[in-house]
Amino acid sequence: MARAGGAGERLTLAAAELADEIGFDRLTVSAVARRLGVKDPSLYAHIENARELKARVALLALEELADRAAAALAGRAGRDALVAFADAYRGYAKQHPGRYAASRYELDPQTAAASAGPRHSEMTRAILRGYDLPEPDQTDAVRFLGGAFHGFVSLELSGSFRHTPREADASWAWVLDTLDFALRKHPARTA
Amino acid sequence: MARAGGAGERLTLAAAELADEIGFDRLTVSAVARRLGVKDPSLYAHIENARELKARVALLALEELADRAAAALAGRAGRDALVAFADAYRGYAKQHPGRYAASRYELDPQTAAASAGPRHSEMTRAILRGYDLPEPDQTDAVRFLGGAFHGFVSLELSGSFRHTPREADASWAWVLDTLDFALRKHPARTA
DNA sequence: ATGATTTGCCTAATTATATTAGGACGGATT
DNA sequence: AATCCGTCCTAATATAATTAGGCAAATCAT
Repeated sequence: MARAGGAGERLTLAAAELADEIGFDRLTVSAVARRLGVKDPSLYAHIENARELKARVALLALEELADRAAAALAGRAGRDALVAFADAYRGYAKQHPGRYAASRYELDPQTAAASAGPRHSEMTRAILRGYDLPEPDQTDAVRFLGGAFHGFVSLELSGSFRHTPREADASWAWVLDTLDFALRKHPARTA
Repeated sequence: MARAGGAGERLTLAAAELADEIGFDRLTVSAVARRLGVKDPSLYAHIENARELKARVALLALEELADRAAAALAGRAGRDALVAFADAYRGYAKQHPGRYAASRYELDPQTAAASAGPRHSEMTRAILRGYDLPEPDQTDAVRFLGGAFHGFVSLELSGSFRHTPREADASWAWVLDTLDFALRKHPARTA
């Protein structure tokens, strides 16, 4: 449905920008129409419904995020790869909070499978190659890393860290250091 | 505003149950009114607006979660405490997905400060007593654990793990084991 | 060129939700 | 009995989602 370069793309872009400005949860068809200077119903020539609008932003975010992560990973391995990947992730979330939130929007299975979502776990697996983990530990580690990155970024974005003086950057470095250590030294369990 | 045992409580309960059933993001004043068998405007005698309705559910969730976590922590220390706490957290999320989502709802600073939110970080700090971490590592570790727990649960709930056969329970156990190891063996950096 | 098609919009209208204003009603209080 | 208070209601407005049906400029095919 989304033809590259077409009006559908402009629509998605406008929605993504809007999401970054007002928050993904407040993204509405009306608001996007307003921003584009057209009437609400006009958008239905390009999207099925509000859900698709959100899904489009989600897909865009997943791709952009995957692209950045891939670039960060290029030529790196081990700890370097881990840090670069994680930083790309966190950097994107801070720069595009609305899009980042969108990337967690629940897509229907088919759409999700065709999205850049799988690339994310593949890249995480690629990072783990530098840590020599046997299956199923590797799968557990993929989930661990994905959860740790997302959880930290999510808490930081929601302001959970503002109550304590400690710099989020410093904690982030500590976390990455700890993750690297854990993956490097933790004995495989293969349970 | 919320008087214990009053109608306000029933309202909050109804909203929480509804959130668990249809998802926190779909919680509306209308839906709650419908469930209570009253007209929409009637609810405004009890709440300020839709935002307060959500905030009420968030506060309830934070309290219930803190209570469970506290119970899980009672009499435990070290690894046992870590696992019990984490399981309480994950168990609540699976049992009450709507409430759990509500617990991440952004409250205004004052409300957040008066909520059970602080208890959560205090309890996490309590767990870390068993790991002998100096500040500011302890603060970093609190953020690490909070993020890791939330991130994993969040990904699991959103179905991110369904694509891979590996049991979520097994990965969870691996994660907790790894966290315990990292906190126990990781040299303090105090950076 | 030119009629057919496509594309992108629009107006009108419906439904659901959020919210305000103002009033009715029963029980509790003085 | 006069007054409050808590709870609910009807009426009304604004915003958002969405459908139906129509208009015009751009594009294509012949």
